Amino acid sequence: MKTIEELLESKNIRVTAMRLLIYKFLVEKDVAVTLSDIENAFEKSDRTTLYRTIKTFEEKGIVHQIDDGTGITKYALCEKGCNCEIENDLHLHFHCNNCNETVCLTAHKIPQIKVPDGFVAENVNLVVKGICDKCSGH
Amino acid sequence: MKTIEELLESKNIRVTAMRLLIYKFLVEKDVAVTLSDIENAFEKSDRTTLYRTIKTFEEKGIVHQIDDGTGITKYALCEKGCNCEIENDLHLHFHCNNCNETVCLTAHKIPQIKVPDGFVAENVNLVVKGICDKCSGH
DNA sequence: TCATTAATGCACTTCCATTGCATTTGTTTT
DNA sequence: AAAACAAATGCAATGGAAGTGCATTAATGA
Repeated sequence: MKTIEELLESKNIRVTAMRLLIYKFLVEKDVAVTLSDIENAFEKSDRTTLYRTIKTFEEKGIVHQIDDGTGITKYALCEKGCNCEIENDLHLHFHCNNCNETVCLTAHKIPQIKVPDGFVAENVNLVVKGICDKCSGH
Repeated sequence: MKTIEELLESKNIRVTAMRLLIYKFLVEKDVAVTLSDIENAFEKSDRTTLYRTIKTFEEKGIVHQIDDGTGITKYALCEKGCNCEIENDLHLHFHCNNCNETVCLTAHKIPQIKVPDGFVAENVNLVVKGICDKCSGH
């Protein structure tokens, strides 16, 4: 079990207090978060720092960006099965219309999508909307 | 073959000069367009009018909104097969990373997506990114 | 320790979506 | 046809989020 410090270092990310806090925050939340979510979690934080920290995490492949259709970019930690930095990010995301939270359904891979002749698919973004397990009550 | 006037009236949309122009513009473009695209097409237009016209079209079910991940909302005419006002909008969208255009692949229905127990799927948004037929050269 | 490089914080800009309100246009009623 | 009403339009302004420039601070390496 790696410490967070070791994890960051293994990805060539300098360890700073802010980065540790942000990483821990992402671990604790099991849902995708917006920049504002992080901002509100730390009163003393500066939006720019958060923004750039998340971008760094993204570039280094420990966070991926999610466009769930709400118009606000969300972010979530990449999990073991997530290879979004290497190939396409092939898991799907679920957005709850009730609690407004978005989760990664890492275990659910996106089926092969056929596109017409002449089209070359490089990447797929799939968001399912509906009611999540917590809100549906079972 | 209905005239545009008849079409609008059949959907309970008042016919105005601006609305006819916007509708014709959408027909001519075979790709999804942004508000700014429409704005630039008509020098004398006001952004608000376009915005509200598109919203009206959307409510009445002749236009649907597309979130292709570029961060800018796009719109396209609903076609015969498009039942987005009644049920889910089940066709997929293709965004070209080269020419930056987004098209509706109306003929390509989204396969059934399984979600974990407890989750209730109501709607699916699927955007494939890559190179479109025009840009791939065949 | 000093020099270098990266991270942070503040201020600011830009872009798009959206709303309020006054005006104009179109429709309906008498 | 005129008056009354409702909807469409245009202008101005707001709000939210993304992104950038620059000076300052902190961390690393020689």
